Amino acid sequence: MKKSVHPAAVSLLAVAKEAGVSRATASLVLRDSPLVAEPTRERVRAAMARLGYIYNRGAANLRQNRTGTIGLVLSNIANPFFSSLTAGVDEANDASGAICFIANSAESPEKQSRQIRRLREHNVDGLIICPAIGSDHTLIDELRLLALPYVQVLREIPGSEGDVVSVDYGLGIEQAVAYLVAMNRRNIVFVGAMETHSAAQARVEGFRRAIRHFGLAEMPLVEAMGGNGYNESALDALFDSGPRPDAAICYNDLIALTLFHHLGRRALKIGTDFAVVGMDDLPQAKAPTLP
Amino acid sequence: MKKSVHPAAVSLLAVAKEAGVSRATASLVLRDSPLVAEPTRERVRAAMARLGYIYNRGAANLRQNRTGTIGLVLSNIANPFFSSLTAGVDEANDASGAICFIANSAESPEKQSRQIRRLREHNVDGLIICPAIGSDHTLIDELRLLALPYVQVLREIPGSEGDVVSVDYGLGIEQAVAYLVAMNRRNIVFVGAMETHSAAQARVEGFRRAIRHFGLAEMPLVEAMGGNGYNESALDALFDSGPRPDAAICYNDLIALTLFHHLGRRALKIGTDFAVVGMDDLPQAKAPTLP
DNA sequence: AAAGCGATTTAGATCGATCTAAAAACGACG
DNA sequence: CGTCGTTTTTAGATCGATCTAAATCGCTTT
Repeated sequence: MKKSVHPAAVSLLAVAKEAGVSRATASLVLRDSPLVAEPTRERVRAAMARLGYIYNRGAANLRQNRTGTIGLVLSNIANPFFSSLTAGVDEANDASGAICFIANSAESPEKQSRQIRRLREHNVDGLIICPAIGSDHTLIDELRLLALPYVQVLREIPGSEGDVVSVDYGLGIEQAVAYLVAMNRRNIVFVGAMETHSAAQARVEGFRRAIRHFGLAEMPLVEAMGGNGYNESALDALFDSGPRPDAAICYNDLIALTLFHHLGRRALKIGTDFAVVGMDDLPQAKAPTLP
Repeated sequence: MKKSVHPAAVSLLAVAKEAGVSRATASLVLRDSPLVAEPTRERVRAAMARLGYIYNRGAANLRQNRTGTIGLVLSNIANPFFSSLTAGVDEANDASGAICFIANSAESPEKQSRQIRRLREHNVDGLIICPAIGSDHTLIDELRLLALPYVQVLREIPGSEGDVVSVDYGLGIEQAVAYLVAMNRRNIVFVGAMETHSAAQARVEGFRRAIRHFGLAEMPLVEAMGGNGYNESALDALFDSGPRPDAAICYNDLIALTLFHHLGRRALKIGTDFAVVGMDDLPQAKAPTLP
């Protein structure tokens, strides 16, 4: 008589016995191989149902040397922009049968490296990564050393050669400037500038290009501060001296939302006194607009 | 001469050979067992470094029958509220060495069930789940059948007995009403009502309790519509007939943001003409408030 | 009846770790 | 020097699937 805490998980061997076939045949049925005869297939299927068999992917993975798992390494899970990204990845996975590990680097290259190693130990088939601010080529070296296939999203380590899925931020900003110019705005200020990663650089560069192209007033950039904020006193200074800004292009929608706050205090009516353009198209950003 | 696509991954056996010990000893070193003599431990460590050994958790998991992985099943990844939740879980995991699979049920019980089975096949140690709208006791039955330990978050299947981590939504709403009453608001309307899941019911019940308790005007609830919206014409009807509402409590912050839109159209000044209370404390919700 | 051939089925090795139970090494001691 | 008690090391089984190479079955063909 054997003691058993758990009801001794049903393995493929148990199924095979129950169906009166070998482990190998049962395995073939699992994988819908055309090699098995129809009656046999049904017998095995019935046995699986009877015993409540649960496929053990872990065991299969060990043998097959792939896992059907992907690591999703994000620089800041809390940013709602990434929520949509994650939802999209999940949808694709649901169709293909893969599944994601999620990991937050929280903009720390050290944590990022720790997470990557952990994912590697779990034998993920590959990585989708938005590199943390401050990541450099050592990230790429590490990925190569670990033999991890990867795709970068949104940001890009310079000279990394691998695949990148991103947004043409520069072009987007240029189009925004063009639109504002068409609305007769001339004194456009950029709010929330950074140079910390490729996606931020691309925006600033696009802005500078557009300003020059349209021959607009060159106003100082208002730098980003902390998570979703910007240097308010710098913006105040712009309002109180020199040519008054009449429009803003914001680094992203969160910055834009914060800017509303500021404009409210100055009693500027958004859309008429002052135009605001954000970036990301968050659903929430629609709320404060006027009809 | 053997052909090898990959450099034939270094296994523990290779490390053991390199260090001149047995597989068992090398394994003990991996797990920092006190059984190994210091010089041996160092020899093995050196061998690991020299060969670039990578721990294969998959193999270990098979033997140990646990994986150090958790399934995080969310009802709607796109809701920014869950971003914070995910970030918190990730932080705890980073400390404990665990890691999360992420899965989105997208408020579909069928997709939810599919995801749960997938997670089970990957041998997750347990589940953190926010049940999709429409989930009932069959969800609990399925989890039990699969022998999956679970914690429910934010929502709760009635009669589920398991652990739940949630928010006292009813109390929160009651406190909001009390606050509004203290600000001399009397005609408070609830915007975005639903009865589809426990967290929604709790809010509505809390609201009703508070209204009765303070003897306030009983105004019809404004129902939720679709993702983050509410029935606008119902709200319009309230404004145009009977006692005029002077405050709103919103189902959540996203509804509140949407409500600003509406109030702007009616040229109501928020905070003076009309008070708005949201729920969730999203950072973005701070943006449109006035100082 | 033996041979041949395609269709099925299977025994046994294998993936890379952990676990158990036992062996080996080492000192101390009588 | 043999015995005993630690301390350290190890051989071999094991987890549950997949893969390879070979065996077996059913029929037809000669």
